[in-house]
Amino acid sequence: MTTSFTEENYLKTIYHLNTDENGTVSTNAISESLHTKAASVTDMLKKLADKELINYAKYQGVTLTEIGKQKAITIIRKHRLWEVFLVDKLSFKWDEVHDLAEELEHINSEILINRLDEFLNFPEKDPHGDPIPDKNGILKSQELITVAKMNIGEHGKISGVREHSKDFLQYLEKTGLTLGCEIHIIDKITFDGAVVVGINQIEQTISREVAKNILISL
Amino acid sequence: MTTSFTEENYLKTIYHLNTDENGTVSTNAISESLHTKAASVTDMLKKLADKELINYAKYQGVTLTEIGKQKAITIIRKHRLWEVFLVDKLSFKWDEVHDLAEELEHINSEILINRLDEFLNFPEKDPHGDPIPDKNGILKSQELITVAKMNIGEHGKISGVREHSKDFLQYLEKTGLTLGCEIHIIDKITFDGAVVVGINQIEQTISREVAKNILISL
DNA sequence: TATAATTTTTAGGCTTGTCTAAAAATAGGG
DNA sequence: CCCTATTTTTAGACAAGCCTAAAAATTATA
Ligand SMILES: [Mn+2]
Ligand SMILES: [Mn+2]
Ligand SMILES: [Mn+2]
Ligand SMILES: [Mn+2]
Repeated sequence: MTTSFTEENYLKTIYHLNTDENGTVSTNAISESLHTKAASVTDMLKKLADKELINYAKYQGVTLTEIGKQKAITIIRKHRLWEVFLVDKLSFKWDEVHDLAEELEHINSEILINRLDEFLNFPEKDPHGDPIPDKNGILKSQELITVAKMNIGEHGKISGVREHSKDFLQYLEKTGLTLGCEIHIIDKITFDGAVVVGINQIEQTISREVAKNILISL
Repeated sequence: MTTSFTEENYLKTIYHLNTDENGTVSTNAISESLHTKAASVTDMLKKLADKELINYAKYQGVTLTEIGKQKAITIIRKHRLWEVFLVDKLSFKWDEVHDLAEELEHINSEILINRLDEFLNFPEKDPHGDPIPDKNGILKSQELITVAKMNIGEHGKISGVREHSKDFLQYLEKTGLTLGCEIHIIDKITFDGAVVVGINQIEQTISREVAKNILISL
């Protein structure tokens, strides 16, 4: 069965909301995420349930079926591979690729995406540190924690971000908090949750909001 | 003003029909080409006329306005560059790329397409020998004639095709009538229009239908 | 546990792009 | 120049996705 552009965006959104919050996904959460109204979401949920891509019971929230999950993972695979292409081959910056990948992810061809994967040398992570599912839909995710959760004195490597907005990525770029950098916690301000970090021999203070959106591997 | 996926396909079709047949384009020609019904075409023509992308007078056929023409050329540029990418970088065959390019051509980003152009080293032709418009929409087309129009004894180089179907391209591939080959006319059968050609020291007979769809530069 | 607030669904409508059937315009042959 | 065949347009419908307003269900609160 074919899925439309729009249906694919719903599946992907449900997948992300589900793994982030882990449980069933609410109508409102989807509508916020996709910038549509709750009533529109209900309409679509009925359609996706008919196609057996989600498990849906009125008022109870939704989860993806196995098929729906695989579809979502395929879209994510395409999204992330296109991002790698744009950055590695066309020299886009990591903050410039999201919207383009958002369109490219709907190009429908298994051969194309597998060839692209090969052309890019089977990358394991996208430009934001997110893992790329392989052609069988298998996704090996690494245990990462946020800077906000680290303790004074701990060391780690910046390995991902929880927020993909241009604003945020550009801020990280400007302050040198880029993927792969070694970071250590110098101090944590109890008053406002700000964190003083050491990076490239420089001391820097980042807000709690920022600290919550940088992911670290220890 | 933005144009939808569908509107773009109409513009491109009108452009091709117009330059092929040179004059105004009829409702039926468009409907055949796009596999839609004439009534649907009329609806769309009204919309495109409102947007000033075509000149349309009831029952009189249509032509593109300058803006419409530029839009069409941009889509063709994208189509052909993506085809080059698929063949040169992802090792697709020339008969496998058309449908994918048909989707990719609607990805909407000037920067992306200019970066792609650069990445591909500013190719002048696509895998089917068709010229690629430059970033200013300028298209240098070469004078080409069909094999059917050549005379006995004439020589030339295969430089393009007038038919892009998988079937036709695979036939050419199989019989060695590929882009760049030198060809000469050995005989022409008056009965059915078949042409006996010499190619790579081999003598071969091709039907009139095939001869009409191979383009030659003298 | 009753009431209030919030979330979700239903009802009814709109736009885009498609269709079929029927009407209108144009083009061709005698 | 008229009648017929063909082309094109109009009329009316439908599916997909979206919306607003109102109703129903759920959850929170006193
Ligand atoms: Mn998307
Ligand atoms: Mn990413
Ligand atoms: Mn297309
Ligand atoms: Mn081509």
